[in-house]
Amino acid sequence: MAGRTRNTKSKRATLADVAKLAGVSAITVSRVLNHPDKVSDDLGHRVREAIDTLGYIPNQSASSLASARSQVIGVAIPSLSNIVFNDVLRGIYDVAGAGGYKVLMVDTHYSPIEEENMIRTLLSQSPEAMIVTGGDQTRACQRMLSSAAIPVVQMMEILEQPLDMNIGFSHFKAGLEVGKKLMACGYRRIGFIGARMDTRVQQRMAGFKEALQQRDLYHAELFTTTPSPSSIALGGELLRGLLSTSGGKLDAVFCCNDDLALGALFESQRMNLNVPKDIALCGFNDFETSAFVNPSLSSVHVPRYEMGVQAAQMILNVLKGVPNSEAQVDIGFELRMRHSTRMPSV
Amino acid sequence: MAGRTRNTKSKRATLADVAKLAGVSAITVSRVLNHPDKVSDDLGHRVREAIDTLGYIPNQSASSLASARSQVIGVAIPSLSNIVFNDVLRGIYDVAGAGGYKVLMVDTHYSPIEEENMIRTLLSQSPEAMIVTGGDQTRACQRMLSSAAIPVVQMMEILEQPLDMNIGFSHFKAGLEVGKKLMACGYRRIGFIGARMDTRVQQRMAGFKEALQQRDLYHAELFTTTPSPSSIALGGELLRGLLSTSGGKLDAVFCCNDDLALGALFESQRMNLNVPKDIALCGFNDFETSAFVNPSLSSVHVPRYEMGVQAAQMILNVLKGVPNSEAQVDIGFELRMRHSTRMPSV
DNA sequence: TCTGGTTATGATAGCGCAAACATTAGCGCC
DNA sequence: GGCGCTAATGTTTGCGCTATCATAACCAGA
Repeated sequence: MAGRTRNTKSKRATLADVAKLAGVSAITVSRVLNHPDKVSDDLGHRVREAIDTLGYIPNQSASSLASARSQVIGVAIPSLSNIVFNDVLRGIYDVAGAGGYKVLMVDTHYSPIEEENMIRTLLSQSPEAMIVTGGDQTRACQRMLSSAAIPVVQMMEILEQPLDMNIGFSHFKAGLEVGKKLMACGYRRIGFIGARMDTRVQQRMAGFKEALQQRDLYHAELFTTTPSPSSIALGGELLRGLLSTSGGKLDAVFCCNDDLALGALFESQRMNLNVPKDIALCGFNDFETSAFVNPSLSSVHVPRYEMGVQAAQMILNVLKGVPNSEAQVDIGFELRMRHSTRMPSV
Repeated sequence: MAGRTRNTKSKRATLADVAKLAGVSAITVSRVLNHPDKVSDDLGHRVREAIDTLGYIPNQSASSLASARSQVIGVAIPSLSNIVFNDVLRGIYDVAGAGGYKVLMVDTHYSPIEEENMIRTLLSQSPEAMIVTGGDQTRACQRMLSSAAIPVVQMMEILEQPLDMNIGFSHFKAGLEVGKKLMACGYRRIGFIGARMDTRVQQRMAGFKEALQQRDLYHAELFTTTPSPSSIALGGELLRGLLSTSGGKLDAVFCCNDDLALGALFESQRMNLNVPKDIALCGFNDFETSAFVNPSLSSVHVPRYEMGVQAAQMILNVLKGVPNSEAQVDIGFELRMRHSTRMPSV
């Protein structure tokens, strides 16, 4: 079969076929599928039998066209490699699926240009709602989303001017809190390593820098960033780089995510540096690994699955006509200090 | 906007609207979009301007209905939480996207019943091809897939009787090799911990057991399994359980995946057991973490991204009319022995 | 018996697009 | 100068379904 060049169209059964076999009109078959309560048990039975016999599967394109409802929710995320979005997606799929919606997901590869194209593609499927990541869409993209006149949720971060609905948390505040906490732990030569440097990472860094500056502990030479995508390997490299340029005078490092942090942790171990005595590490996102690795990794916990669930829930509410109490939801975050940092000296 | 109950349909622009504005017929607009080479530059320009002015986005439902081509590839995976499928998906998305296809993905939650329902849903979107996981679809599901008369790839494992095309590797052989290797390293009291126990994990275990039996080293009491989903936490628990029931007489453990293996590794460390001296560990899937953790984790490397890429490529080939040389591809695996096991005593 | 309502079913039209089949203009060529 | 060709554009039709309106059957109440 693999050598076959094109599928031989054996003419999928249609509503009309089912109707003929059951001896009813097409619309009755449609009703059996979409409004079963409006059909008598007798006919309903006959129709369902005919459906089984023919192996009838409705043509959703025709249905969408005729009813102007696609049962599709479009989702745009910046990356499929980043586990963070996996959890969010899972929440969206669980809720959307349970609500009878399909999810059409696209990966924008962190590029607003690509995002614009992919969202155009998504919109051509006439989704009934859209969930997109962050707020740095191109102007054209925002215009498309607005004129689509469907509910839109921007997720992952709190935005000043959401297009419509918004769920997330403040990455700036999170960075700020990490900074304050590390200083409270008594660290003074505090560094930062960041990768990818998308808007959310930039905000984390900005908040962190702000905290250090407030107590005059910001040292530009201790901040390293790269546009490369994050990985465990990269975390090790960046830490090594930072250690060498800072002349070893470094007592704590905030890593912009747990990939980098774990990489830094493993690299520290290979360099025989004791974490947290020689160097303290704090990550972001709180992967499952972070809680179990030795020493366990301090990190910022974010309710990702829950965020996906709520984003989808907000959408479903609007689609069902139930108003949401809030158009913007701050889902918060939680600093989880573990053994890769010492206890605050309070 | 969030309080709004339903979207006010501001009537999306249609082909006809664009045509009227550009002063051409509808089919010309259609051609500008789908066969630009068949339209004069002059008209092409005018039409594209009209499209921009109106912010026209084609209605894919109408297009699918009229052309009998949906540009959709359906994908069914058993779990979104399992990182393994993330990589495969990424490969599929990258290739399908580049080929101009959308991917409609569903999560079957490891349930053939749910899989059947979700595949029915997928088929109602008239996908031009399907990629599904493994071979344990229900009979009804297999019938649906066959009568859809579209290319189908079953992935993740090598099947005896594929529905159509197939890409994967032999989990049995992989388990067998792990068993042989551990014995070659000199281990004699060898255990197994497994979770979820889907068909692929069962095959890994069967192969592993086979290897041990061949040299009379299989001890049923050293094999622990649970239907619970894998996690790092669970890996620790299962190891603990195995150690207590085996009375500590255990020198190596094959974990059915790297989640469990990392959990077992971290738990060993917390119990002050030296890996690999007190206990050797081997995982499966080879996550990035496994190569960097200390001690680094022996594991079975599987080209997941590549598998997704090739699955999608096989599909695209058929859709383009290019025959695939093989309907079944064994993409193989590779044992990567690291420091969580000692070197073979050769 | 008739009225007015409800319930169950059917007939018709049209959603937006592209396939298939015209039509027209323009060209080279003998 | 007419033939046959190609390239560029248009007309018609129908994909499979559901919204809408019509119809038919039935029943309660006066």
